[in-house]
Parts: sequence; C-alpha cells; structure tokens
Amino acid sequence: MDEPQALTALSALSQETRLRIVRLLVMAGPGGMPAGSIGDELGASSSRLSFHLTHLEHAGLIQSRREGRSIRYSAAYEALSGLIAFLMRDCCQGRPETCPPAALGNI
Amino acid sequence: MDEPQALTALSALSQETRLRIVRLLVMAGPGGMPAGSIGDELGASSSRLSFHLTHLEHAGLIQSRREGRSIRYSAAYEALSGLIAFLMRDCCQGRPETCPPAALGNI
DNA sequence: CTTTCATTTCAATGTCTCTTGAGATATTGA
DNA sequence: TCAATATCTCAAGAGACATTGAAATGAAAG
Repeated sequence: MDEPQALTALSALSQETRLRIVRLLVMAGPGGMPAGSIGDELGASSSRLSFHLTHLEHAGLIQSRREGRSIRYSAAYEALSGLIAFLMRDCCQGRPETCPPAALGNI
Repeated sequence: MDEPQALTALSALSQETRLRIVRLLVMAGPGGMPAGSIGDELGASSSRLSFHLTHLEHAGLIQSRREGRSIRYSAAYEALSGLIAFLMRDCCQGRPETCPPAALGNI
C-alpha cells in the first residue's frame, strides 16, 4: 500500500454509510453479504447503496461476485490490513523501546 | 472509540497534507516535532499548516505543547490504535477459524 | 518595553462530494 | 417471450472542504 492508495481508502472510509458497509462486511466474514441485505440493514435506497458500494470497490476495500439475481459483496481484508500497516510504518523510526503503540499492545 | 469518533478521525486522515503530517509524527516518535519543522518538511505555508494541525488536533489524532517560541506536535498513538481496533472489531463474528486478517498476520 | 519570531484568524474562491428520483440494465422463472 | 426481481446509471442541486494571501495575535528575547 502506497500513499495514493491509502488516501483513496481513507477517503472511502470517511463517510458514514461506507464505514457502516465495511464494518458490516468485516463482521460478516469472508462469505460477505448480498447487496440487498446490506441495504436492508442500513436503510439505504438502492441508488445510494450502489453509489457507495461502487466507491468502496474502486477503492479496493470490498469485492463483489454475482450470485444468481443478486450480487454478493465481501470485505477485502488484505487492503484493510495493508492500510493499517501503512499508517504505522516506520513508527518511532524503528526504535521499539520508545514506541508507545508497541507498548500499548492493543492494535 | 465509537463510530462518530472514527468518522472524525478517518475524515481527518483522508487528506494528503494531514496524512503526511500524521505519518511524519508517527515516525518522529513520542517526542514529536515543532510546527515549523513540519511545515519545512512538507513545504506547506503557515496558514495551511495551521489549518490542518488544528483539524488533526480537534480530531484527537495529534496533541501539542508550547516549547519556547514554537509549538511541538506529537502523534496521539492511543487514538490511532483505537481507530484500528474499531475497524477490525467483531471481525468475522468472532470466529477466528474463518478470519482472514488473523490468518494473514500482518496487521 | 519593544522587537522579533511563530502561529493563528479571516474572507473569498474554486472544487469536490452526497443525495435524490427517474430510468436503464441484467438475470431468473413462469 | 413476458414479468418480476435486483442492481446500476445518470443528471441536477445543495452542501462541505481546501487553498490563498493579508492581517492579527501571542509569546519570548534583548
């Protein structure tokens, strides 16, 4: 993950509906959920939901596959962990003894 | 960290200058950096830098303390790890056997 | 106390983003 | 094929955000 990718991912996540979609899919696990179920859960109109799902997929945070009539979306776990790694990269210039996040141990 | 806090933090991070500031401070370690040095490093004007530093501080991602003539900023590591924990909370409904991020092990 | 340095405030401008509603597209089953 | 279901596309309007440059504030040093 490089800076432009991280910015795209963070922009995508910094919106209420999209953050809820991603968290829903993270909780759902690798199997994901059909678009319709996501919309029901979030109370979003079909066009609004489609707009945000497309946005998230372009950002690489989710992926989709057609399944019969509906389309099933799932979290892109590697992109999420890549984003997290990017945020903490080179933390404290590699000196773990003065590195608070390592000491906190709750990442 | 709750959803409104996470949204505030993600919005703050989803901007090039602010993401660079945070990464610079994460790399700098707990000691942080004076505002002027951050501006020099990023090539940002004083008003632009001040705008983004204020934004980040309001979002809880950085903190400041006066030091002589200048103001020293440092990363709020707890807020960052809290944000990361929020993103991955309840991952895969707590079933680690089907949990890709746990398997990837690179968070 | 005055000068100097560091940072902040302010208003104006241009740009980007979200939502809405109507219509289009694709897939399945009768 | 026809109808039903599920999702996507599009354009327009309202709102939010980043940048700029000039001026103002605040703290510290001489």
